[in-house]
Amino acid sequence: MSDNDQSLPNAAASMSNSNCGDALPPVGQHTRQYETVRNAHETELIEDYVELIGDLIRHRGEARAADIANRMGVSQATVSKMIRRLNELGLVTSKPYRSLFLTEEGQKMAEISRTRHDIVLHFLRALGVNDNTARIDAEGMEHHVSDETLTIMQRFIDQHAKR
Amino acid sequence: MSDNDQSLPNAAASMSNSNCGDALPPVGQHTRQYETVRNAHETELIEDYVELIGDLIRHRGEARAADIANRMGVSQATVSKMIRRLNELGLVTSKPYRSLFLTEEGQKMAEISRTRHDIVLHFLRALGVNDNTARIDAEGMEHHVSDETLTIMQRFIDQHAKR
DNA sequence: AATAATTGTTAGCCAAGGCTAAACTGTTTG
DNA sequence: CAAACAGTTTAGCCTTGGCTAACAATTATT
Ligand SMILES: [Mn+2]
Ligand SMILES: [Mn+2]
Ligand SMILES: [Mn+2]
Ligand SMILES: [Mn+2]
Repeated sequence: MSDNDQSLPNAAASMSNSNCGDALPPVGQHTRQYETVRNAHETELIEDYVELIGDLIRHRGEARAADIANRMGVSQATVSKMIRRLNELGLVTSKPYRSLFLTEEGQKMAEISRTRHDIVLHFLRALGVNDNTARIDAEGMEHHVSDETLTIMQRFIDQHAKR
Repeated sequence: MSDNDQSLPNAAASMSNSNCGDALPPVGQHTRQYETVRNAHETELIEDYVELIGDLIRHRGEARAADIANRMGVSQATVSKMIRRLNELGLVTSKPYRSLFLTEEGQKMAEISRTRHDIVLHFLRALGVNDNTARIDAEGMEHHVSDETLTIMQRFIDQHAKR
């Protein structure tokens, strides 16, 4: 079933420069790449919400829907709907018209996310990326960085902190 | 309108360690972070499709829907629908039941995406990340890396290539 | 050439994550 | 204390990106 690997006659050409690229990875590996990204996308937004809620509580004493909407650049209706979802997922508790609290599990996720986010951000800065750009890039990259890479980033930060 | 910055009475606590984190960025900047990520997510999948189609043509001589579905780990129906969209966007041309071709614009996008993907991949490897992990991380990270960061990554690669 | 297998398309379903408009609640203030 | 205002929720709409099942076209086998 379509492990179709016989290169066609017109597969040649393209010897112009050394630009043959990296050759396609084996199908199974390739599929796992895309799958991993799809999985990350399912949890991304949730992580950002939970992380933001944690940050608001930490820095401002409470997390209100309006502040979340404001920070995320999204309508309050969108936030309200999302909060219901976070509730169903057991990540936050909320009474109607009151501010939010993270559950145990929510706090755990918030901390993990924040730690990861910080490592990516500090890594980019250590690399020499401008702070504003680093913040923007980190916001997206954080969800696609494996533990292995994270460890290496941390090491890099440490090595560039001394002097 | 909710530039609400008066810290509440209970905002104190949390002097346990030096763990106060990085202080929230100004609202405008924070909003731009999330917006940038949302925008990236709109084009991500399209870029991956176009890039893959380009790679298939380059390495195998043609891009068939079945191969795309196979590589992406997704149903043929999903691919078929996506191809219609790519068509409407003017990125590919296709006759029913035949293999795909990239338009001028599609080729341009494919090349940009591939270049970016390669830089991120090579950067991760240069950093010391295991090849398999690097491939997985790169597949997601590539869509969230600014030109500025990309340039710095390229410099890093070059510096670590010589010896 | 007829049949079988593979490949591609279509229809219809679903969840996520946006939006606006309208209703409702809570708080501030005249 | 009654309005007015600010914050929250709900209802209903839309697009994206998955899926399965049924059907259609092409290609391969006998
Ligand atoms: Mn984050
Ligand atoms: Mn993020
Ligand atoms: Mn890619
Ligand atoms: Mn990708």
